[in-house]
Amino acid sequence: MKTRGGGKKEISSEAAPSVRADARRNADALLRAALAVFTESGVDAPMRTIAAKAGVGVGTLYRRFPQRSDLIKAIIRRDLDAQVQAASTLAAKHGPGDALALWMGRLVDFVATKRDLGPALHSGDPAYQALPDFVLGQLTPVLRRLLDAAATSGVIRDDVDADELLNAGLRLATPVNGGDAAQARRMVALLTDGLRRSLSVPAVKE
Amino acid sequence: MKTRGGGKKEISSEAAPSVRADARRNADALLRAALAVFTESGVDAPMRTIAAKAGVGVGTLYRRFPQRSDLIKAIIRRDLDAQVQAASTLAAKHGPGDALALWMGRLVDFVATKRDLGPALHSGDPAYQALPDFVLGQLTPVLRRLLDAAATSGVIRDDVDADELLNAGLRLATPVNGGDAAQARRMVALLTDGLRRSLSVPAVKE
DNA sequence: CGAATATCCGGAACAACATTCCGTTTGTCA
DNA sequence: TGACAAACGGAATGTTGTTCCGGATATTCG
Repeated sequence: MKTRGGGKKEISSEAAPSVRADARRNADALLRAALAVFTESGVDAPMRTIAAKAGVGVGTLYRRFPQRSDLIKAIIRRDLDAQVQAASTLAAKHGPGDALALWMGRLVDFVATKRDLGPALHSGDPAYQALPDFVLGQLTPVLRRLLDAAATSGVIRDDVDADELLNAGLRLATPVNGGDAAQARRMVALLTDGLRRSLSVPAVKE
Repeated sequence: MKTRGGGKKEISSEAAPSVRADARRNADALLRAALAVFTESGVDAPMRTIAAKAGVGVGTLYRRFPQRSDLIKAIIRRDLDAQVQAASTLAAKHGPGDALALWMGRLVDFVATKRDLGPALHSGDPAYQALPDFVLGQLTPVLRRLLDAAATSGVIRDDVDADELLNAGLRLATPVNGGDAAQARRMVALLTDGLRRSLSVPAVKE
């Protein structure tokens, strides 16, 4: 990272065309505060608290991040990018089947690590509406490629949709109350196992 | 159902030792109103709205159902019981493997049918804290029996925990925004497929 | 360097809810 | 019917989301 000033490291990496210095400074402070507050008190923490911790008025907070989800989006951007990148890396180092399985397993690290990210993704709460669109929009194409490759090579069944699998994976990757990531990992692995070309789905009618 | 009075059908089936008549009447009205409001506006609907629809003051609502989750618990009790009963029925009519698969599939009908039940179960919101405990408490033992039977008979792997599987199933059973129950069904089936005694988990390290 | 001005800031103000509390009303029982 | 416990209702209080605008301040330009 090559930033001009020497002080604390910034969170928002992007350069700015013509933003006032204080504005940028405040945006960074807000992101830092939000991360801290979210981690300690969950993503539903009061906006006032975040603004206060950043030493800023709520007006400033709302101007920069009109929706709570904008704050979350900014915070997870890095990790989301990493998850996207991982697809290429894994595809290069492993066979199609393993690459897919490993990428799915990695979802746990992406979701389970950030407190409340999982619940927020699936809450249906309008305040977080933009989150699923954002995350799924980034990850679906990537997963689709892995999935197609694996299906084409014949190691997994070919009747599974990328959207659906991603949704399922993200749900399972969300740790239970108590934060047991290991359990989440096992469940995602179980799901992935179901992908491997099997005999057939038990077609029994109730 | 054998209730004394003839009027509208009651929701709370239980008999009462010595509750004032108006109290019971109000409790029923509240449950009916809550069901209607939840269905139309989601489980986050204002308490005032429910009280109003029941023709009752908020005080009465809070006295009878101190927590929002108490209202939900009362509403889903019937369906939860049905899900519990289904275990015995299925176990009697099908082999261990199919009984398990079918019961898991039935979770979708239990969860996906009641608007917002799924999200509420996994939200982590303290207001719903009691819900997971209640639902899991009822269903876990039942699933454990099905799971043990299937594992013993050798049709599925034996290293899966009932708690974990139930959690996973409930998550997948929750329909995506748009209420596609069919998709939920497919994902649960996929998970169930992963249970069938397979070659082995892909033990590749990243 | 010293205005001029486009930006940005702060926090009071308003609105929507959850939840509590207590004076009043109403069943129930003798 | 009268007395009393049980239940009711809704005003009152506290919390949080969100908006709005007078005031502060970087930046730019002469």
